[in-house]
Amino acid sequence: MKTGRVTMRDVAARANVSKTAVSLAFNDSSRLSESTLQHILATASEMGYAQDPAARMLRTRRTNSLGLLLPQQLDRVLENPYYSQFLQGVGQTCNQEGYTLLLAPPLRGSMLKSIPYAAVDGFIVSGLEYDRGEVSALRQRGIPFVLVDSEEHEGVASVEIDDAAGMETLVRHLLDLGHRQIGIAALETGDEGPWESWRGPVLRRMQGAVAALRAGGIDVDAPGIHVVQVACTREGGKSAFDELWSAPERPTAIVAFSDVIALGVLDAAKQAGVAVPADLSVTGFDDLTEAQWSQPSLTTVRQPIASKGRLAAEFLVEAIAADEGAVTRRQHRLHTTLLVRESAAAPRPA
Amino acid sequence: MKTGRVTMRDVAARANVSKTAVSLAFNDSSRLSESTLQHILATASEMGYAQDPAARMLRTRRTNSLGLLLPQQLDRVLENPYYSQFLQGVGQTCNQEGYTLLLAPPLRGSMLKSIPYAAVDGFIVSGLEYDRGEVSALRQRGIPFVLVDSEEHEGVASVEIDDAAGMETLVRHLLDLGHRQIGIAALETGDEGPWESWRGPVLRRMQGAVAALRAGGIDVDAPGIHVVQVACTREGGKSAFDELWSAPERPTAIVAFSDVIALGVLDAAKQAGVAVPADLSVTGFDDLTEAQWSQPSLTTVRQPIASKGRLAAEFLVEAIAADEGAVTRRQHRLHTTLLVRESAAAPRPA
DNA sequence: AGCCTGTAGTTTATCGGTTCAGTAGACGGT
DNA sequence: ACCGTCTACTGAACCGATAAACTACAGGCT
Repeated sequence: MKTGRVTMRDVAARANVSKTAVSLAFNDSSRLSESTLQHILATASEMGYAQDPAARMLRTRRTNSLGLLLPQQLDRVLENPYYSQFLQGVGQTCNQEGYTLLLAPPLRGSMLKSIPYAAVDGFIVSGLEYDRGEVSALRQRGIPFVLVDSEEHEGVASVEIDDAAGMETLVRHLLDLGHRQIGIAALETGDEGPWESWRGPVLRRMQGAVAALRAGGIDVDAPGIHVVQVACTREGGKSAFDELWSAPERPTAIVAFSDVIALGVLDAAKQAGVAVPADLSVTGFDDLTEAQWSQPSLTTVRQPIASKGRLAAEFLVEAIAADEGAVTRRQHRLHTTLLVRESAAAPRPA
Repeated sequence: MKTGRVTMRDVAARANVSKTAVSLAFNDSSRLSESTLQHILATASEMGYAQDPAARMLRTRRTNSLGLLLPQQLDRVLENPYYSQFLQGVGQTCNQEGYTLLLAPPLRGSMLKSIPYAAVDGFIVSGLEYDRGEVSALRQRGIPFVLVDSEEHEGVASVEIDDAAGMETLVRHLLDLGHRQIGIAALETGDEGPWESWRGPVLRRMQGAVAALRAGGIDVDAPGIHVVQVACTREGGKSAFDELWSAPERPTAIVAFSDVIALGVLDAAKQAGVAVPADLSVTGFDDLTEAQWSQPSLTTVRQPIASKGRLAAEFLVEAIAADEGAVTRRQHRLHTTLLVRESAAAPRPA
């Protein structure tokens, strides 16, 4: 009596039916008579039979799970509330459509390596520019994918938000309040060049800010405007504050490109004894749950994070269904809203 | 020219080598001469070849991913900050060990159905009693698994926390403050019977509370003590408050079995114009990040959620490695700590 | 009787890799 | 010349299921 795992063959032999019959019993029981069905099921459970997902996947070419390709290690990603909300949205679609969700972080430091190893029907790709090698790896694998927070690209499904308009509205709001010395804490791009060479959401947000400034008669290169790039963490916010606050021309407002950064700026300001918004206005972007609980509550731009996740997953499911069929590469850009709270006010008169 | 996907066979044929050579090129390149290796790799990428994960899994019997078996729909789970932290812990181990993470929520309402479909090397099972059908389904599938927040069971790997001791310390603290009228907001168990018939963490927490009360000379059935069961959501907390506050003998303290519930109680109390902690003390359990930001900040029992996740994943990885070998079913119980903050104080003198 | 239809299965051919047991040829030593 | 060893590769068997096409038989209709 070999002790190996029980396969369909074993069950079939024991129940005196064909392998196919056993398969039918588990997948399309209507094609079997009630009596054989029961007999097969009984024998199977008696023998401790369990289907092998890998074998099924190989044959059916479906895995019933969506992959989420992440740019960072799993624990880093999950400590960011942004992803927490994004995942909720993706999760909604997943359970609506009956998919499981595979979180695929970089494998041994490389996202490229994790792509061929993931058993999924399609990928949601978060925050990767179109011309990154990963995207062509996905192409090569011939698997559907949806780009989130990337750049619109002909023939590629994508979901993004109206970064430029959101940031423009926000900066206009600050100008209206009377701010003229503004520090900008942008997200790291890994690009040391001028902001015009940035990509994706960061570029779009910067464009929005620049447009608002211009409309207010201010140039980005004006002495009152300083731009720094920091990591999207609270520590990043802290270092943004340190750098901007120690500049010869202190800003009266700091525009952070994400709430997490803004919260870090808030921490640092409090620690430095700088009163917000009396001495310094601070704004964020995203509207994380934390933004309304902070002291002071954060003036920020709300983006519908969960909807973004839900929509991206929906597009992906569509693409999977349409695979090889008529492909409708859908693209969508979601709207943002300015939320005026406590952290930004008129600057102290000079 | 058939348009189907490119397989190893195709690459092998085109490069004039055997399928095995192609396989070697991708898996154990040291066994090929540099020139053939390059030749194969070049042909492969030229033809747009991509490995098929399902086929590899079938043959190697490894998927390189861990499954997290969840008791609720994905979006519900992810909106609970508890899981967010738990996932972080699991994530740490995952990227340390090079696993991806598959989130497996109930499929069409049934966890049982999602088990045979998930391509994973092992499962982490959150909050399921040992005698649930799901556990035997896991047994049947012959796949390693680790139970979290369940019950210790001979021969089964598990990770839990010291629920009883944590709750006992907390309730003693309330008694020391002078409380004698205490409302208890326990977690739903789906069991309408007396608390002695509850299971797992909820039972253990209740046992801890009862032990503390007894030690203080109070019986659970005493007129001042009321127990209700509510869902682990803010709404659950609200309804707990409503029920307990409308009782003939109003409590001076409400002990919630989770921070989420406690935060809901806080909301409801504020809405009802009840001052915390002046008119009512409220305590939680977990020490979510939110607990220290709430107004007033929450007196609660801290449990190391992320560590729990990390440890569970580590146990699972060990079990996978040991599979078929010498199996060490590891069990661990983590410690809890009482955190005294603002939400619990001495009751107003009668 | 002859034909059609439907039910309840069976047979055979893959799906796309990996593994194991070889083997051909080069090379060194004696 | 002979043997052993190494390197670089090959061929066939398998992993465990599903899909498509086909068969056997019963029953109804003409």
